[in-house]
Formats: sequence, structure tokens, C-alpha cells
Amino acid sequence: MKIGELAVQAGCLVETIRYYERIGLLMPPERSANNYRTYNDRHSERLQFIRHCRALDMTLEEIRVLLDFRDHPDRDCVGVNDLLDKHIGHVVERIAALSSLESQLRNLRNRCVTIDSASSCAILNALGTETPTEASICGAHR
Amino acid sequence: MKIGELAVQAGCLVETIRYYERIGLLMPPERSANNYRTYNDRHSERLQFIRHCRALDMTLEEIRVLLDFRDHPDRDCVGVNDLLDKHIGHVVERIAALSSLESQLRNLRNRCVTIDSASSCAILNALGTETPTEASICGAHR
DNA sequence: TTAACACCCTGTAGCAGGTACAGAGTCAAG
DNA sequence: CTTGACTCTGTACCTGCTACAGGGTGTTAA
Repeated sequence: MKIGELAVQAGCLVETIRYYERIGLLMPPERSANNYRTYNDRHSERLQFIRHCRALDMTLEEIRVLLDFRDHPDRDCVGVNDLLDKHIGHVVERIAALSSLESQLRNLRNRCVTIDSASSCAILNALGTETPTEASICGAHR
Repeated sequence: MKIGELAVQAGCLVETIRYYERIGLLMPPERSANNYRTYNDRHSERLQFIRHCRALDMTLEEIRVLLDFRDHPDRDCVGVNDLLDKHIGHVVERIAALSSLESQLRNLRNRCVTIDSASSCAILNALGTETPTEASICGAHR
């Protein structure tokens, strides 16, 4: 299987696959006589695994850990649970932060109901003078 | 006011201020004889504005637009409302995506209750074979 | 007087997680 | 024999900073 075919199968760009290889997430495949990468089912499975994890918003470092568990089937999988629990924690935190953000934004938006000149725009004025409550910039990973 | 003082006032790093200047968000201040940047209240206000917007998770491009409205007080402020509505839309979308993500992750996590070897770990197996439902990677800005 | 220390300057490299070229080679079909 | 679709490597770019390195400046204390 050539790289383009694999990319279609995995639903990602060719460049993404080469990127995963470069950072060591995907093992380098054999090369055919013309120096094209030729992938087998093991590569395909591994890439699917990576893409599934990415679809669940895991970082590449988290995925690296999971792949390591996969590569060592003899070890116990407590670490897998831990990692997942932590990841769920991140997501929950991020949702909370965004929810607080949403209410602040709606609050701000409600100040302006009339079309007026920017000089008297309550939104611009509020953004200039008021400090949003504890809205730390990001914080949660992503 | 020197840059360090301004940084403390705005609650950001000195480097961040220089960065905003470099990308044209903050106008270049006067320089004193020793080539130190010297800021006035207009700089301070503008930086506060930027930081408030960032605390509301707006992108620098969005902020650039808002600053432009601020710099043209004669124009009407419909665009401000539009921008804010769109931004709220982004946040709402992102919350929805993360909520779906959370339930998928909890689902996955529930498969493993016993400490077992990685080879039989239901979580690893599921990540290898199943496609998460429509969980597009990111999508919403941030 | 000089040494230490805190601040300032410019410039550049790095983070995540890719994306997007440029410039070259390869291969099958018409 | 050429066109077009693919592949290769290498590098630059994206966001929003952060973190140096290597230098200059300014105040204070021994």
C-alpha cells in the first residue's frame, strides 16, 4: 500500500503520515525500489489507533504512552486507566472554563441592542475597562 | 512607564508585550535616551483591552478587528455585535464537541474495571478497532 | 571604584500538531 | 513523448506566546 492509499483509508493527509513517522509515532515502512513507502496492515492498524485517539482529542504524548502499552501486552493496564481518567479530567475542566466563558460573552453581548456609533458601544467600553472574572487564558490543554 | 511595570500592570510577561508590538497590535512606544520603551496611559489601556479580549479567548485577529472599531469611533458598531455572535458560536460549538467527547471517553473508560494485562485491555482494543462517532478533530477554533 | 544584581535591548528558536509549499523524481495512459 | 497524478526530501508557515543567548544600562552596596 502506498502512502496516498493509506491516507485515504485513515482520513488524513499524506503529510500527516510522514509527520507521524518523523516524530516516531509510526514506524518507518519498507521502501520499494523507487523509494516509495510501502505500508502493511500493521502500519494501517497503528495509524487507525492514532487517529482514533486524536479524534478523542488526546495529545501525541498521551498516544505515545498508549502505544507503548499496546506494544507491551504482557504488562498490566492500570496506566491506561490512569491516563484516560486524567484525560477525562482535562476535558471536564475545559468544558467548565468554556461554559463560564460563554456566559461572560453573552453578558457582554446583551449590552448592545441598538445599532450605534462605536464610540458609545457598550461592548467596546466594557472590554476596555472591565476585568473578566477569573477567566484565565486557556489553562486546560487545548 | 517602563515595559516591566506595564507587564506587571497588565498581568502578562514582558515578552508578550514586545510580541504584541511586533505583530502590530500595540503601537510602538517612544524610546528614552537609553533606548528603553516608555509607555503612556494610551498604551496601557490598549493592552488592557487586548488582555481582556484574550481572557475571553478571542483570537488576535478578532481582537485586531475590535481594536479597529475602537480606533474609528465614528463608524457604527454592527460589526462588533457580529464578531461577538460568531465568537459565541465558536464557543458553543466547542462545548458541544467536548461534551460528546466526554461521554465517549467515559464510555471507553467503563470498559475496564479489572486490572488485567494490556493484551486483553478492552480500552486498547476498542481504540484500535472502533471509530469514535463523528468526533472531528477539533474543528472549532481552539 | 568596582562588583553585583536587576532590569532593558535585539534576535532567534522552540512548543503542539500539523499544513503547505518548492523542486525533484517516477509511473501509467493516451 | 508528453501529460498528469502520484511520490520523495526539505523547509517554512500557522497561533500565541515563551525562553533563551548575548549584549547594554542603572542602581546599590562593599
